[in-house]
Amino acid sequence: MILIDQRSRVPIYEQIQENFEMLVLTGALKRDEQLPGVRTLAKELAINPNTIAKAYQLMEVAGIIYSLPGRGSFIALTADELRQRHRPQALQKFREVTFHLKEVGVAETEARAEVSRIYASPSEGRDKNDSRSESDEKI
Amino acid sequence: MILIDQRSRVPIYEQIQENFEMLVLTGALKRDEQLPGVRTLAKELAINPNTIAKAYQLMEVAGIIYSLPGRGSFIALTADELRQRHRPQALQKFREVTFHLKEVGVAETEARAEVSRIYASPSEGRDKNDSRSESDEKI
Amino acid sequence: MILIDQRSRVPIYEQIQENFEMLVLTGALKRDEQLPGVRTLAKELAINPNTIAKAYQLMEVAGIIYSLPGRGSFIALTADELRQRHRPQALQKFREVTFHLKEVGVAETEARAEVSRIYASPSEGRDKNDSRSESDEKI
Amino acid sequence: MILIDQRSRVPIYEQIQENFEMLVLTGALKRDEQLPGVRTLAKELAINPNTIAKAYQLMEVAGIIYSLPGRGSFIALTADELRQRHRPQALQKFREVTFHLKEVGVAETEARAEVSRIYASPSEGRDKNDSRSESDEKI
DNA sequence: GTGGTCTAGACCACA
DNA sequence: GTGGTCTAGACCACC
Repeated sequence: MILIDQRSRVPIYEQIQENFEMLVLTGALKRDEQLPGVRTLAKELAINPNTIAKAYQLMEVAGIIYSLPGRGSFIALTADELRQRHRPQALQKFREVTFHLKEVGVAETEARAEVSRIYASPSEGRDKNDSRSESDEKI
Repeated sequence: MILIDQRSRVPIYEQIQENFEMLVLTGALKRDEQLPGVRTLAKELAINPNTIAKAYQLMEVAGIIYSLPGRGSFIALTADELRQRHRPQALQKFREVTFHLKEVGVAETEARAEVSRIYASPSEGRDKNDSRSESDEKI
Repeated sequence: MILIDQRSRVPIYEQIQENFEMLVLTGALKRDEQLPGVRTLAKELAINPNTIAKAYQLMEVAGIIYSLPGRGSFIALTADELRQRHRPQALQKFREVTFHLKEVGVAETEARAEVSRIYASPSEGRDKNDSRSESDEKI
Repeated sequence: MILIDQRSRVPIYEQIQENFEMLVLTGALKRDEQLPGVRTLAKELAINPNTIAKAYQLMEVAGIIYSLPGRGSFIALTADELRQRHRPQALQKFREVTFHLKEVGVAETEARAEVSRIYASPSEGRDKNDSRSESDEKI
């Protein structure tokens, strides 16, 4: 269910958060559903329990989950709420990247074509966390 | 000329590289033009010369500048060449971010509107290095 | 294990890289095996940790190792992959040097005799499972 | 007559020496022939006279030229003498590179074929001083 | 514990 | 003057 790229440069605890967020966004996890325990998940992913704990803690302060001591951790919000929350940052990032696209000489028509193509395609596929792409690009 | 955000998460030497890339893209620096010396720039930015040197070496292996010990450092390519080089990565990044936008529930019309807005605005060197924005990912 | 010539003109961090490449070529280090920590090796070689770190970073951008902050550094490729990668440059260098040999008046028979002599001598620590050596696949 | 690659990593004064050695080896300059004056050559190559002077000084201590104060600098040896002098180092280098070739998995037959090919081709062409070949090879 | 970054100050070769 | 290398010591994020 949860995929961690050990070789990725993004911290494992962030990858875990992203994974759970994705599970919520895709409807695989709903509000008040329980997450696996820290030790369980740590064993399953062969990852240091401290790292899992840090991820859970991070998600809790981010308001994505809530923890009931002695009971476990649970999803704190619905897919829609999560979407609402991500929108401003997603838009901001989109603006930056679009600006860079322009800067780099990509025509507006080409940019719009890309947008159309992506919105037309079926929502599927996890990608990102591109560990060690030879060309260490930025933005 | 060059702006560094000491508090940013992105290393100073990468910020320096981004700054010089921007100067090339905007035409402020042309091929074979000389960069300020390591010590000069270090003093100007109030940054340790070692860090500047690291940035220069980084840019050299990236093929953006070439350094002649005893002579100085010089731009290695034209704005167009730099654009060509950045395009694939910029497009890839754009696709990822657009995908995320869709995922987060932003309508295609809204996305296209953003694109139009950005392409309509006058091209001027805006800087980034968004210190602590939630989306930390770079490569 | 690792030998550094402090008085050599070639930088220490390159010597370290050469040493590790040799260890991979001879089969002493295999893919995904862990390298000594920066501080450990620094103490062992009586060299500043910064220099070791620089060597490791160099090897990482060269694709020879990968580093996971907080976990350690690991060999990124097999002996065969490293051989494949070195072949073109080794051949190019060989051509240059042979050309110079001719230029300097060494007879072809003498050159061929040297080749025979070197290929006849024991190669020292070749590993087994190196399968087909002439393959032209992958990097 | 003399070609300097300003972008090369090998010092200019060494390039100058190599150039003059080549001129001797090819017979373009004979023993006791005069070299251009420091200032003349400096102007011709658009290079700092100090650098030319350093090159001449280097060649003098190497016994390749001799200087008569107030008269100029002159070739000190014949092509054959120069060849004799270069042979040991050329052979040594050849051995190293051949060893590396073997190490990297190139078959002996292939090495011999390269030797034959180079000895068969007409002696021509200056190469080397491979300024900024992306792959900064060693050995 | 690990690697990544930065500072401070030094020495070298090259032009 | 330039860039290249190294040392010493520090702080950080990550596991």
